[in-house]
Amino acid sequence: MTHYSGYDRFNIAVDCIIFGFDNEGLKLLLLKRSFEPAKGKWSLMGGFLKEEESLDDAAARVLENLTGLQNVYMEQLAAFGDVGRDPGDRVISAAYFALINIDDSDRALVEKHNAHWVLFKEVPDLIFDHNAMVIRALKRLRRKAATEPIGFNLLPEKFTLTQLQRMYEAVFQHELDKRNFRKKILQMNVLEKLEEKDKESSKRGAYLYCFNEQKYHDLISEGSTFGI
Amino acid sequence: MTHYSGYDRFNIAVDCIIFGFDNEGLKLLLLKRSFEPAKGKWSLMGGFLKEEESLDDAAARVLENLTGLQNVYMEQLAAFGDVGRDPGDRVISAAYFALINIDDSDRALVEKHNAHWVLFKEVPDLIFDHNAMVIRALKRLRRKAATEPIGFNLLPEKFTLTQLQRMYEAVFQHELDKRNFRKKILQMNVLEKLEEKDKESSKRGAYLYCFNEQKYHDLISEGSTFGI
DNA sequence: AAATAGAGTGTAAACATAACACTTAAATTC
DNA sequence: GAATTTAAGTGTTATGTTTACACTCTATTT
Repeated sequence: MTHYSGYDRFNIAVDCIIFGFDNEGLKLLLLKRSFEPAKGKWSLMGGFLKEEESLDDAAARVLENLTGLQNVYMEQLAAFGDVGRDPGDRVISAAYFALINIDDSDRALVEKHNAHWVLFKEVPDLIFDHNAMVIRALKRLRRKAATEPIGFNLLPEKFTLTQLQRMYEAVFQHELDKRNFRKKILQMNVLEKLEEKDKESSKRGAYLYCFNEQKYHDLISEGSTFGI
Repeated sequence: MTHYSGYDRFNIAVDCIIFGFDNEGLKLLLLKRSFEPAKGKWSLMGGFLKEEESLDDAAARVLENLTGLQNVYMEQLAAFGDVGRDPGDRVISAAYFALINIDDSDRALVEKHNAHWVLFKEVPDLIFDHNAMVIRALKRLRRKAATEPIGFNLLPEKFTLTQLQRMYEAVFQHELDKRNFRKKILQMNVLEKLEEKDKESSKRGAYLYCFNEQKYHDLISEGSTFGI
């Protein structure tokens, strides 16, 4: 028994803008739609909300279905509710964006869904209002990555300062000065310098670092803020 | 005929966080709920989405019902979708915030809805997750007001620099330096200084200004940004 | 032993932000 | 009509932040 009988009811979808990063740059996980309408067209991963789950839960479920990953950094972007946005039927979509480390995702599962990592700069025409969602997600990512330590979610647990810098350069789409970048990130004192070195990308080897949640909280509680 | 039969369908609400400003400070337009559940409790103004309207249209309709105002600055905050958020039934709510000039609102209409302007600092316990919406709305307002010229929507067309400063102080909840504030806002060259003076608040009188959209666009196109 | 390739490091100039106090104009009061 | 009141209006200096910039180091490969 409901208190709100007599009002229109709607299908609700969640769509996921899934960001990844590797040497080539910032990428999105997109798929070719396997059902009508718009079968065969490029699309974001999506799914319909179920009665017993929250929007956040639905987004996490949809993301896990595609990538096999749990406990991923996700954030709701906005709800998209234009009348004609989905020609299949009236659907309100809550768009979420996720930041993942590409290497963590389940390759087999991704392939099974006919999904592909596409360089952000090369994102094709997507169905419905998905391109608009993607553009807004990037804006949000840029703003948040500049003021909160969320970019680390795009990297492996351990990373070099050069990798970290490349990640931010890919997100902001402009180059950063190496010395200024290192000064800034190290002065905030949120990174832990490890004994280990990464030998992949240079002969000399570069020290590995990891983000330290505790140090970040200390920074905040002394009244400072994170900022790149 | 739908392509998406078999999926759960939901009631969708829009809830409006309506900001206003006057000499006393930043205020919210809240109402005492006139229907079950939670009848008599403080609440945001809300309404249910209709089949033939977009989310944005629904929010504008709900706001107009309460205030009589059209073409108001409104922005979607987020969709709130926790399972138990509304004990009346499962409802997904898209929260919108609006910035209006209190004096423009239709007093009779506001009273008819049993709505009241409440100082932000004195906002009572609200139903459901409405307090959470309000807190997020203020955060968003603060961030956006600091980087985009949206604060003017809280003021009358013509305003003095002191009024403008008071408005920003109310939004940010901290005092600003008069000389620095004036230097900054005038240097951006987005205000038009009028011949008229306001004689209400001082014996000497203070020049009135208005925000000039064209000047703002010029500022942006020369690569600068708005910022307080 | 020489060459290579990326890692790692400091300073100075330019710019932006923050702190600060008195004079002016008009109305009101005595 | 002189004195008082009230908010409006106005610049400069110190401090902090951001930007620009080039060479040495280390380990591997040739």
